[in-house]
Amino acid sequence: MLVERSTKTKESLKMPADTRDKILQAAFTRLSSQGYENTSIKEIAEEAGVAQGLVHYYFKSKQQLVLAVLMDVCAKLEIYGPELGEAGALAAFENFKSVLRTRRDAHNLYVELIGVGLHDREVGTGIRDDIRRHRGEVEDIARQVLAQREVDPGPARAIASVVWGAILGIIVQSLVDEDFNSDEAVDALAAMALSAVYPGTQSA
Amino acid sequence: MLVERSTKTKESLKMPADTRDKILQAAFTRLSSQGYENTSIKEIAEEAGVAQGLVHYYFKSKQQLVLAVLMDVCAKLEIYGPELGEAGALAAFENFKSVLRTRRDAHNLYVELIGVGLHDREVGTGIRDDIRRHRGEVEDIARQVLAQREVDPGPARAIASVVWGAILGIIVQSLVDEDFNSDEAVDALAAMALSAVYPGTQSA
DNA sequence: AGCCTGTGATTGAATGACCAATCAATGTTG
DNA sequence: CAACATTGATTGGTCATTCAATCACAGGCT
Repeated sequence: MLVERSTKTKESLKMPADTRDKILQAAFTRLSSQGYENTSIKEIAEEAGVAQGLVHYYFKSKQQLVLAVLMDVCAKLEIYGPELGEAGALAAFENFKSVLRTRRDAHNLYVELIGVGLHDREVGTGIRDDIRRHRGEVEDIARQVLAQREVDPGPARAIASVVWGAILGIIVQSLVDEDFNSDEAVDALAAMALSAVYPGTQSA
Repeated sequence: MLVERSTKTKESLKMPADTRDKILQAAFTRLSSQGYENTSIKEIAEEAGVAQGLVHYYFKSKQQLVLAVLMDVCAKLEIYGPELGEAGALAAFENFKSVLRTRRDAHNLYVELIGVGLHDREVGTGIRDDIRRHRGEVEDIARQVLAQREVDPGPARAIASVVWGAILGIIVQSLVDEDFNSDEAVDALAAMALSAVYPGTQSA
């Protein structure tokens, strides 16, 4: 059933995957510019150029559609490069600075969905898992840096919580405030993350 | 007109200020537990025990009501104590740890409204100004600490962006993820904020 | 004191609009 | 001719906002 489609690559046959993608793309466009509650299934269908009912044919509910959009977007939002350790961290911070400018739409959607997820269990668990994944990626980098310095890797998780949190906070500020200087903030975050002295296994 | 009311403390007479407060309180209760879009004016009126029309008598629109709730809540959310400098910073971080536990409802509302504000100009400017104010308070503390150490106060603004951002990020993580260890995160943030070496300064 | 009256407070029904989800019908294709 | 893809009208509901009508009271007037 599902596998057939990947075996055939002819363009003459119906390609529901294309339709699904069209809907996903249209949903992202509308959702990121208008917000979750201001975007109706009807609008998304219009943007995609399909009938309203077709959206519910591919996605059982609005929440499911939105989660699919989120997954789709996040898959394309990799900010971590190949370098390891401190160099990798610095590269990631540099990359983040440019992503802040180029992916406002995705960040808009992300931040809004966090708000939606607070009161919608379906969206909420999706967001939670996504946050955990991102924080985990930051934690990996933190662990590398600590290992490189041959110090206790214990605080890696806490550091990741703070760094990922600060990243989100900087995203929010740059979305909300036109005058926010995000480069300056990211540089300060990099300095704080890489030069701080953390309490070892014995807490302060 | 307005002064008369404060001169008389009899309970027999009409006290519109009380009614307004009742509506504000009811709105906070519902909004923080159900979210902006899942809360209708009708529900808020019921929670407050007044007629639906009365809500629009005191607040011209749902957005205005929500902003009034936000202002009301923020006015009661002071986490900065009287101490100055590094001691003040540490006290604020400690206080933040307990506020994280006790004011989940207010934080729920705050985070949701950030999302709403992204696509609603009226709410958006309210949120932006609020964020600026809070970041400004953090900046004041940062400036005190830098002054106390007799180093360049230049990075104070950038530090405040990061610290306030991290605070928001930690709030979000603690709201979204049951298993999030917020104390650990706040301690790490305090360590990063107070022990980091910033560009343009020599270490302490 | 007792009546009068205007103004602000309060009510609840009515308005006009919108929406997610369903479904029976139609199109398409292997 | 089945099975999948697509349509768009329908359903059953919700919502913010408006409005005409009622209520409570304060302060002037007799």
